[in-house]
Amino acid sequence: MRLTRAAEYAIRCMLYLSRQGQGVLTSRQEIAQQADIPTHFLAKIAQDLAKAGLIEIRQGARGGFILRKNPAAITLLEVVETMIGEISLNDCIARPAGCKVSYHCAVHRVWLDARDQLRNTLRQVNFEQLITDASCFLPSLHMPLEPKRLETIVSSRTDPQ
Amino acid sequence: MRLTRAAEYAIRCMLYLSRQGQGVLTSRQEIAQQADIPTHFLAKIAQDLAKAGLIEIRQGARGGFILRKNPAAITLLEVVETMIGEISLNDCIARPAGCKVSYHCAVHRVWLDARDQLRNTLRQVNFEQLITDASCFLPSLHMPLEPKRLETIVSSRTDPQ
DNA sequence: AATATATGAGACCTTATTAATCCTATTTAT
DNA sequence: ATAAATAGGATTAATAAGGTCTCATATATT
Repeated sequence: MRLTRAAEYAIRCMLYLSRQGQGVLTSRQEIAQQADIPTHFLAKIAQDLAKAGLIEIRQGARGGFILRKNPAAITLLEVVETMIGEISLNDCIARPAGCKVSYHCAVHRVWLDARDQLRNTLRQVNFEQLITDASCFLPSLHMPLEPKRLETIVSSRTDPQ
Repeated sequence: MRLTRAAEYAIRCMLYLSRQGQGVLTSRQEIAQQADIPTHFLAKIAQDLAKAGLIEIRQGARGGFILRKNPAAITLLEVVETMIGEISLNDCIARPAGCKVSYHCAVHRVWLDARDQLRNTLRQVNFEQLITDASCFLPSLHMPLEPKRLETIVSSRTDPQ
């Protein structure tokens, strides 16, 4: 798996829309500017997000994007996989046909497990949690926030290291 | 992070050498053939493995590669990161300088945690465990599971190629 | 010492993917 | 009707991956 720039932008876009709130219309220009995303690139990304049902796109004058779901109902995994497809850590998992021995390979199993673990982690994070303390925008641009700790967000998981 | 082909080949190579056993010399040709790795590509990969102290390379006639550590002491993480560098799931983590807001970004924290989790998972797997039941070679190609002794290898090297 | 064999190291090429941009069409508020 | 905004596909640019080639170097064998 590789988090592409498109995926990073998508996350930023969804974060911004989540801040605005479900159902609020925001112009592409504003999002692009505030979240530091190339405008044209954002247009393409938005199409994927719209296909996935995450946002609605309004054309025409006073057009823009609208968050269609409650931020709490949108997981990080959902947004990521909308952009890059189902996560898999290696080709052997993504295209088992290309691997002659995947069926009875111990390494294969490890990658499968690791992938599941990663997907579960990302699935446990939703955008309501993220906007509570996320500031993936320039400090000068984003609105004031209480500096809450993320530990509350990920506390259900075992702390690594 | 992206598991490149070079990393997959490196794992196969290390698996093969682990089967042979620590200290056993095996020719590059044999490994390449048995583990289905382009010979020249394997040469390049081996250099990285050697730099990391995982194998020793013998040049000259009857040259080849030798496993320098006990398979039980070699983790999957070690081999993977030798090939692709320290694992990180997105650029924001790998090159924080490029991300203007990484310090106080909740998403950033999630990626950090996910990365640590993944690295820990891969760190818990060693090559002794893997060879116990791994068969990442073609069933028809790979040899019996008992590791060869050095004498056996040297004396049976009369066959051409 | 000479020769054959095997790998070292890095340059080089080819292809694939990513990232971004451009242009024309379409939609919608006023 | 007009202006404002996005749609959607084509195109380009940059980067990285995967693999190959060549010459240099090391070593066993005779």
